[in-house]
Amino acid sequence: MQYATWNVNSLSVRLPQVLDWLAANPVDVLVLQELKMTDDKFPFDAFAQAGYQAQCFGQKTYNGVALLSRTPAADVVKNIPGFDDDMARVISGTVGDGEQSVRVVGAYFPNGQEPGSEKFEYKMEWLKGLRLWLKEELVNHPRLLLMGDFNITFDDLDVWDPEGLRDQIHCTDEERYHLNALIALGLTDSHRMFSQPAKSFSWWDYRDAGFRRNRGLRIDHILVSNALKPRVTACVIDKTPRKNERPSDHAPVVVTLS
DNA sequence: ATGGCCATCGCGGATGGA
Repeated sequence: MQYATWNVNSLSVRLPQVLDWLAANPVDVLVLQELKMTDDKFPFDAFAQAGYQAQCFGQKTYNGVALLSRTPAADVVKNIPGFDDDMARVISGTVGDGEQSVRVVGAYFPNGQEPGSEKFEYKMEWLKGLRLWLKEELVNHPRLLLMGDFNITFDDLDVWDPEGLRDQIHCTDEERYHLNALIALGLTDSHRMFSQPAKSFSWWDYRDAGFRRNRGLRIDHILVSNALKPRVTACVIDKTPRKNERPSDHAPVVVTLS
């Protein structure tokens, strides 16, 4: 079973690329972020023809997330219960049956803009809200994947220029505190369970030939719960779509479970 | 190098992203 996450930076623009990618990578589940469209515009038919059921949680202009799966997702929940939020950032659902079922949480974490800003404070509150809810969610669903655009790097290995970007957004101690607090709930960064290419990133700035020069960050993650950890056999960042014309600035990440 | 790019809304240029 394969589960993937991809920030597509506008599904309207990227739909052909998502369909191409699914044809080449027939994963079982794909969560999408930054749809930037309302639910009435969501391309349910195109995904159905590709063999995917879709649950979406859209928003005009900003944010928006979706959960695609080959089999229907059950008990779908939108956003973080207990955390009041007017932005569409989280969609969760249970995919599969019995012992093979997995609770999938697809999330688009706030950007935060700049340390000290109002948006940064919102990011901190959101991270706390996510953690409080996820603690309970893990009790109810021991087999859980938290995947998406976290907008946080774990450490220097995830940063193309650790010195130049020290204490900058995505790299601050405060953000990493919250990321490690999620890990402390009983989650593992599936990427680091395996040897990875040097300077593995999942996002590259559109400006200044960021991708060609591999000036990027690893901010898209798939965290696996303790119950699922023994079943993880691979975690790969697929840079192929970033080489397309008009690419998303993010690459998909794929985890394989036995 | 003061910034470079991309998407949205909407028709100019501000805002957000990361």
